[in-house]
Amino acid sequence: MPELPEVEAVSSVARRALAGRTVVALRILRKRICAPQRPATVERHVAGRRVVAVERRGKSIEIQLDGATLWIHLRMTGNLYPIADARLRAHSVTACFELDNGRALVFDDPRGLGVLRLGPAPPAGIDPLRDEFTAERFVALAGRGRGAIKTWLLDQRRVAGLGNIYAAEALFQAGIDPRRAGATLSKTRLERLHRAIVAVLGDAVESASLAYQRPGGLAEGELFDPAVYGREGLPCPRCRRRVRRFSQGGRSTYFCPGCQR
DNA sequence: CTGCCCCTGTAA
DNA sequence: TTACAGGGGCAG
Repeated sequence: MPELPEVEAVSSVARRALAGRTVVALRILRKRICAPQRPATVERHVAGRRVVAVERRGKSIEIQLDGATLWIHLRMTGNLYPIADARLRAHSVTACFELDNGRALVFDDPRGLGVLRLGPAPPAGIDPLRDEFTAERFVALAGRGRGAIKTWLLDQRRVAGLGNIYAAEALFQAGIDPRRAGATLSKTRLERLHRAIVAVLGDAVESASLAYQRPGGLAEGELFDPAVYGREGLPCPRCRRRVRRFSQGGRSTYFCPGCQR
């Protein structure tokens, strides 16, 4: 489910639930999520500690405690939300933070691909929601890319936060063929892509934060109407040509062959 | 670069 | 039954 906008919203939810709280106990209900660290070790380091801060770093969420730090990655299907009673957690909950106010924050993850580990969140690239994401820096970085721009955008080490949906939407909005290498794109077109990334993510952050404030969180596919993502064979909203799909780096890329060159 | 893996759910 | 899923790490 989550790309940067959703992680930002989930991070806010976790921050509100954890602010000023002490974690009485952490229960890791699926061992793999902290591998290669041992569940008992992680639980012991967290238990009894006061929450100092919750921050998003790229697509990771870092929870700083008084004397320990842990980070969470939601991967495909992870979610964090508070519940009134730890005993009433859903079957798909992989970890549960029991709090000193009697409530709990759960890490719910049906596919179980998500991660929870001790230590600071791994280093991520420039955050496209922050001021540091300037057109100049983006042009300098992307202009060096030799591989396909879509794959390049998904690599979190340079620009951190774009995933499969918003990368496709930003490239559509900028009118750029996802197979092009960054190094072959003009400064003007890379600046256009920079603007598209900021616009696409900015819009999504707003709707994601609204959606996650409601009980039940986000409903599937309600965020926005993609122009190309998931629309193989359907007409492009701009030129009416059929949206095409192909595989890039093991995932689906959607694009309009008319608008994206 | 591609392909496979992690795991479960859902839809065709 | 197969294909696919908004992520990412790894091997070849």
